[in-house]
Amino acid sequence: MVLAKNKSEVLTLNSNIRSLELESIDFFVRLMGILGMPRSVGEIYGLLYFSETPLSMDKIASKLEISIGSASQGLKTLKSLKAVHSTYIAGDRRDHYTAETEFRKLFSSFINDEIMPHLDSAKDRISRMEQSLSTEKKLDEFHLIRLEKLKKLTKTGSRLLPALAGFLKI
Amino acid sequence: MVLAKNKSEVLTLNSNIRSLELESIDFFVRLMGILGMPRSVGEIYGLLYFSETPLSMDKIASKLEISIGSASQGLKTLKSLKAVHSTYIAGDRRDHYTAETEFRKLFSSFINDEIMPHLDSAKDRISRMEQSLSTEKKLDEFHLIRLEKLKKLTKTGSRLLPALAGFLKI
DNA sequence: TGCCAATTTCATTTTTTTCTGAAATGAATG
DNA sequence: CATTCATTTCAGAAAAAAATGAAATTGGCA
Repeated sequence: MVLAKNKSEVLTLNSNIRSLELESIDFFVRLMGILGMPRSVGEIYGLLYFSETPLSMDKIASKLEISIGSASQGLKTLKSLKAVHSTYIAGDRRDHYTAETEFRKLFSSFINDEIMPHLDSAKDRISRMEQSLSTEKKLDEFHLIRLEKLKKLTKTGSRLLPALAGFLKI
Repeated sequence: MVLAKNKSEVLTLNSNIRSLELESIDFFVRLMGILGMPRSVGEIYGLLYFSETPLSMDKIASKLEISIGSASQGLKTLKSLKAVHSTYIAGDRRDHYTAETEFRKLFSSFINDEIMPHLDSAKDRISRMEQSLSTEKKLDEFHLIRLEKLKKLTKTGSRLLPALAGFLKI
């Protein structure tokens, strides 16, 4: 059986999502939502988080009733964040996925992949502001102070965030 | 003059957004974007950040070429985050706005308004998971450990984030 | 109090994001 | 090396989020 073909099979598959899984999915959909991740990403992670056995992509898709396209995209995102790992299962061609449960790791790669690039480009933008400030002859205290604050903000961010990830014990 | 009525006036207004303002707007649109705020919110804050004089809502809307509806909504959001203050200007009925530039304050109210409510509801969700776990008789080590990790995650979050806001010197 | 400018609200439109489904690609097996 | 199953990709559909614009509301002032 690859995909459910009739109603009773669908029901069987759906009934595999029990209240614990539902709460877990809800939990991670919201958490990922805060971090700007699409619903499907939270759903997949939430499902895997309480799964004792690794799950194949098509099982994930059918349990969550999402398309395999979504499942593929969602897993791609989760892989890039190192939030899931694929496991080898003997005698099965398919990849099987488990959730990475060390949140410190997830947090760390989220910061590196999603936040740091923004902070880097913010620094370029600040350089251009300094440029504008000198060419537009607005070198008054007001503008200089505001610009200094921005520099301090980005510097604090790019120092604190990676440090935080190392410091966490979760 | 309330709103620009003809082409030359529009051009005059637009030319008030100079390269420094443009970079500032760009900067804050992206920063706010990371925090899940709509474009207009970042635009308004970015404009006010480098404005020496407080600006009225209609001036903000015309400079940014956004509707007054957007400006009103954006300012409402920024007010709720204490990211802008309204200033009284003698002989002018309109409210005039300035940017709060102590990022520690903004960060603090962002955590309190946008993150903490999620962490609170996460705790309820974890309670329900414990409920499910006992009624579904899945009280095995695997599920108990995962649940403990979630508890630790939310506890760490709800302790660390507010502490962080107090600790920051920006 | 009544007027009018300023602001808010909200139904509708526009834009952006996410999901779907099918075709293309890849990869293991006989 | 051909077949078949698994996965990725991507154009279009659907859903969600944000912006608009006009009507409703507010609040200061004569």
